[in-house]
Amino acid sequence: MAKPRSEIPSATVSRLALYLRELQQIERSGSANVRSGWLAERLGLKDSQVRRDLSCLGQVGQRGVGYRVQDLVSAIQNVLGTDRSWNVILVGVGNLGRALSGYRGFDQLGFRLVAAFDSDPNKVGTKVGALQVQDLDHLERFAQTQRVDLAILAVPANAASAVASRLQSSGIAGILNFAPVVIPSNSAITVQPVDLALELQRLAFSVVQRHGIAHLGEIAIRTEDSLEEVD
Amino acid sequence: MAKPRSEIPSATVSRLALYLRELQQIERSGSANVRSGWLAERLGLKDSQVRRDLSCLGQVGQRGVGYRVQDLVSAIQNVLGTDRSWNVILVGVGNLGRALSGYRGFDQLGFRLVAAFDSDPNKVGTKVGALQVQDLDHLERFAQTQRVDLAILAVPANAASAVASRLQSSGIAGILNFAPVVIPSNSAITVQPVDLALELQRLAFSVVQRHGIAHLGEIAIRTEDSLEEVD
DNA sequence: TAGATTGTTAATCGATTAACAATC
DNA sequence: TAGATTGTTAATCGATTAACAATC
Repeated sequence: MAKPRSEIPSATVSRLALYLRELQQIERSGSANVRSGWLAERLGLKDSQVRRDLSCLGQVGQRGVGYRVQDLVSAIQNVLGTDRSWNVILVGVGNLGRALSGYRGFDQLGFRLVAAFDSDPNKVGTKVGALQVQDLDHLERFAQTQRVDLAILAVPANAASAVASRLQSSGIAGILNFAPVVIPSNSAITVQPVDLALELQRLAFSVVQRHGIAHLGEIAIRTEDSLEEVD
Repeated sequence: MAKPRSEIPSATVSRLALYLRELQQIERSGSANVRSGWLAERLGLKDSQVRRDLSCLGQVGQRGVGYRVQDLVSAIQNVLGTDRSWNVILVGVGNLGRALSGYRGFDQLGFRLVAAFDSDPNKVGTKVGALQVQDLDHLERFAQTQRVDLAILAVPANAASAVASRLQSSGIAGILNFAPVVIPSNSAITVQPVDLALELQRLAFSVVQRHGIAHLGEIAIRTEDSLEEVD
């Protein structure tokens, strides 16, 4: 029953969130049980990996039978912290910020957007979803009067560091950082970086790696020192 | 001179993109050289890791001196495939799609948005940046007449799989998938998933792990089976 | 040459996998 | 009991790190 939460490997944590997503879908489809092999197939993993990951939740399956979907869902939610609700603020109401605020799925995971801030006077006062954008200057005051757990940082790169340190001193526990800038994590504040350009680069790399470059039409061709050595 | 491109570990690939970002900043600031220790400090890594990563580019540094910034930039761009240009289409022009289309930084990495598609008649014909949104039905025709390398998939979850298989048969090499659904990668098509809800969950988890739950104000308290076992 | 920093080795650490005993 | 599937072990694989020889 003692959940060894602090021992869960980070690779497992990421997959637990994927399992959760899949399990909730299964739940809606009416099945009460799953087998590790079935989850594995759906997610492109090995069944032994699924079992190993799920064993981090404790003894949650039944040998010879499988796992009860509901049990898994609540166990994973408990471990990930999504059985609680999190108050989240949005800082930076540009294209990306606006998109994130409307992102379905945050809400059902327990993340509640409680305020949105921007420093642009043209944006202050406008609506983002049900919220009115506040001036960034009001950030600290807001954080004093309301509990704020997390911040989504979606400001331009050049503003990110300054805003991040303000967030830090206002007592927020974590930042989801979309700015292409390294915000240092420390014991007071946890930072989870998301770099969209980097994801596109990763994709481009794996395409080059698999298909070679020649595949890509009239793109600058340098087959002589790139394609041939691939074995 | 032979670049062992296919041997680069995936963890290194991700960091190479980070180095590139940092190096381009350094380049703008006028420095011609960097040391591994300096890059390491900026990115929160160990210097030995930086050197090991960069050694995947070949012999690119000078002992006793450091690395020439320009050399690194072009070597990394070459390896990542961003010294070429990539034709990218956007499928799904919702909030997220619109935000991504305006994302500064894609362009300077060589990713050119050449078309945008949506199945919603209300969106078809509207502008997204300089592009006019096309009907999703025109996808295949477009792919036949123009070279398309990559697709950004930003449609709702329930539409994602169907659109993905159309993309696949239209000969596109890679998909950056923002839909919370698993799209299988195979040798014909590479898929890079980006799950924004998952990133927020990861953040929540590491906050719980570091601070414990009690830190979070009046949130449902279950210290008895969660906080105490943390050593 | 003396000082500095890379490139690389060997050791450590962590994550994945196959296999199978435990048990429903 | 027979069949099935978990939970867990041990082996493998990959990534990180410290240390240092090579060399600018």
